[in-house]
This record gives sequence, structure tokens and C-alpha cells, in this order.
Amino acid sequence: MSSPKPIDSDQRAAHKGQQTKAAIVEAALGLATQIGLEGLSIGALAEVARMSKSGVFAHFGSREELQLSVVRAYHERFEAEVFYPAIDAPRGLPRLVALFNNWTKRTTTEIDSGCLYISGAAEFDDRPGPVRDALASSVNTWLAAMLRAVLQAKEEGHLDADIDAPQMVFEIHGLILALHYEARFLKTSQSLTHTSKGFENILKRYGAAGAFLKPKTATLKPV
Amino acid sequence: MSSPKPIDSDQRAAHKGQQTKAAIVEAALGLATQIGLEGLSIGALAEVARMSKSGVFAHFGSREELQLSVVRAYHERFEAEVFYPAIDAPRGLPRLVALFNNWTKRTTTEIDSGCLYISGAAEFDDRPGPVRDALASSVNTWLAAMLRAVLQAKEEGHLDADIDAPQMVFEIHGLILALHYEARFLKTSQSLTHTSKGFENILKRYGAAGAFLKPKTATLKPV
DNA sequence: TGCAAAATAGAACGATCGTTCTTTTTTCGG
DNA sequence: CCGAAAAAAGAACGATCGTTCTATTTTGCA
Repeated sequence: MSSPKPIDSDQRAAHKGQQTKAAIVEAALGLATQIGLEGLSIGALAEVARMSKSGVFAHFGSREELQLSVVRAYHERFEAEVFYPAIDAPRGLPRLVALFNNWTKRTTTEIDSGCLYISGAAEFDDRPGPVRDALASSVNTWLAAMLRAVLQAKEEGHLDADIDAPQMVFEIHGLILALHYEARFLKTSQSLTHTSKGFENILKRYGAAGAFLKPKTATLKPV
Repeated sequence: MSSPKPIDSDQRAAHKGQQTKAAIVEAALGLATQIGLEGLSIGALAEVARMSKSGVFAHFGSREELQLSVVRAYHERFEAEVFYPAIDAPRGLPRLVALFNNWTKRTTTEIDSGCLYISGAAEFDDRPGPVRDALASSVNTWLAAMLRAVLQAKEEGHLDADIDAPQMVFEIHGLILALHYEARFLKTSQSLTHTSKGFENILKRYGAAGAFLKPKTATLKPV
């Protein structure tokens, strides 16, 4: 019908509005990981972004849509930082280990900033709506990826054939949650060590041969 | 000096003010576990308690003091429900198992209401102040009790002599956190089963003989 | 039973919240 | 480089927040 509209919904040839919107979401992501999605206020965000309240608001139309944008941005970042780098590792146990190590590394980084999937779960655990759905969907996607990695490690013979894969993912998830809790809230110093050791224990119990853990100070020893 | 003042700081011969204050804290506890300590507003609390805002406020003098009262009340309840019933169990592994089972049971109950130690950690993890201190102190007290139970089980010979006790407590803590997260937020159905199985796995790995887990449907089988 | 003290209510405050509306500024293709 | 469209700013709204002050009601001992 009309003249060629800009089809780009993301980066390329981005108009001014899309650029500043991305910058706002970036700032909002920083605020939300620190003070939570619920604590994220448009006024405070405008101050950080050096804009007017209404200028910020216009990009989203509602606070809920802003929160959804933040969740989506966090999801993308999590994918790019934890998931994608790990699928370079060989299918099976190496990939599972890579996923866990990336997850641990990211959680360790987030000791200062906070994890949106954890703070968001606490804030929205009985507050139905699109934000809760988006958060839960992201987390479930990630846990499903972990489950897939475990199942593949089983198929490849890197783990015992009779293991309960969801059980293993649950235990791994617990390690990460304990790491975040004790390191960020309780400021326990040994949390990272406990997490690594806990993962080793899990691997052993589920039949992984050898030490597959790859701390950043040690070299990887393949089987 | 003066005439005999009422020495009672708690229940006995409580004046009207202390009674209603207890009732307010009770209501506040219910609100806070659902919507969080930060979400707890005096207006909403007054409505639940069927009182005026200022009437509620007068009992605490500040919102922060109200939050502290809620944390203290939660601590007492946690102690009464999880800790004290377990010290009836024999020192060593039975007591450790009892502590864990009580913890799990309480967390399961809290799937509908929420755990203040978990939501509070997410809300106050980088918000310094008395509320954060009170929360962290309570949690540390509880984790120290768990550590003590593990050490005693080691002394009694119920666990291997060379185990890393803080490591074991960390892993157990992870199970509870994963139970709360997956059951309350993700609404995963198998969470409780995964928690029990995870505890069995931990017990085995740390050298506990026999099945010490005591689910409510099965009978306890002592060694 | 009377009366001071304690407890509760009521009204109002400044601040901040999300949102709407209007106006001004900036962008960018013809 | 002009002018329509997009983007940003500004002001104001009703609501709610924690808190303060004053007035009213209730309590409980002498």
C-alpha cells in the first residue's frame, strides 16, 4: 500500500527512537537486576537515562511493557552468555560441563548485580500476569536446555544409562541457587568452591568418568 | 524506684496494646510472606487488621520497625516449627534427618504462602540496614544449627569421618532453595520428590548407612 | 467509680508513583 | 532545505506511600 516502511525491528538502520529505546532498556536492565523488577520505577529510570519521565514512558506505553522488555533483554543476554558459547563444546558431557561453568561464571558475576530470574521469581511467584509468564517461560527454556544436555550425555554414554535426568537438573539448579543466595545475600566466602565441589559430587554420582570440571585456574583434562 | 511496672514483654497479663500489636504482627506476617517485606504497606495492613493507618503505625513508630517485628516473628515461628521439634530426635544422623524433614515440610507448606528468608534475601541483598541484618542473622543461625547437626553426625560415626561439613550443608541448602523455586514459581510437580531423592543422594555420598529418609507415608526404618 | 494514661482514630503533609495530555524539539526522506 | 512525522519534554492528574499532629475513645488501676 504505502511507501516502503522500515522493516527492521532491531539494530540495522535503526531510527533514533529505536536506539534510545535500546539504551533505556539497557539502563532499565541495570536497575532491575539491582533493585528488582518491581522496584524499577519510571522516574528513577528517566533520571539514569537522562531523559524526562514521559520521554521514557512513551517508548513502552505502560510499566508492564517496560518490565517485559527488560525480561526479554535479560533472556537474550543470558542466551548469548551462557547457552550459545556452550554449544561449541562437543555433544554430551563436555557440553553439559560447559553449560554449568558458564552458568556458574555468570552467577558469580551477578553477585554484585543480581539475577533477574531469581529476584523475579521471588517478586512474581504469586502475581499472575504477562511478566510472570515471561520470566517463567525463560527459566523453563533454560532448564529444558540443561535437561537436553543431560539426556545427550546419557545417550553418548558419558553418564550412567539408568539415571533420572530431571533429578540431576534439579540438583544442579539447587547448586546455582545456593551459590547466588549465600554469595550475594549472606556474603559467604566459600560459596563458589562449594558450588564446584557440589557439581563434582553430582557428576560422580551420576556416573561421569574423571574430573570434568573446568575451573578457570586449571586446565581442562579430557577423558 | 517507681511502682511495680509490668515486666512482661510477651504474653502473660498482656495489656490491650500488646495483644493488638501481636495481632497486627500476625497479619503483617501473612502479608509479608505473600507480597514480600518491601511490598508490605501500612495502609494495606491496616485494612487487613481492621484498624486505622495511624492506629497500626503507632505500635511501631516506623515502617522499618514493623518489618523488623515481622522478621523476628518469622524467626520464632521457624524455630518452633523446624528446629525445636527436631532436637527431640537422637543426636547425630536422626536429628539431622529430622531437621531436614521439618525444613522440607515447612517449605512445602510455604509453597502457597512464601518463605520470608528467600523473598527477603532477594529484596534486601544489596539494601544495607537493620532489616537485612536481622534476616541474615536469622538465616545464619539456622544454617549454623544445620552445620552443628552434621558435625555431630560425624562425631557419632553416622557419617564418614573425613567429610566436608559446610559443603554438605551448602548442598542441602541448595535442595531447599530449588524446592521453593521450582514448586512455588515454576509450579513443577515433581519438586518434592526431587528434594527427597536429592537428600538421599547426599546422605549416601557422605557415608550415611541405610535409608534414613522419613517421608510421611512410609515408616521410619532405623539402621 | 473516677481519672489519668494508653490506645485508636482522623485528617492532613509532602513525596512519589504510573499515566495522560499538550507542547516543543528533533529527525529524516522528498 | 522544507515540512510532515517521530521523539522528547513539560505539566498536571489521582492514587498511594510513610509519617506527623491532634482529637477521641478505651483501658485499667486507685
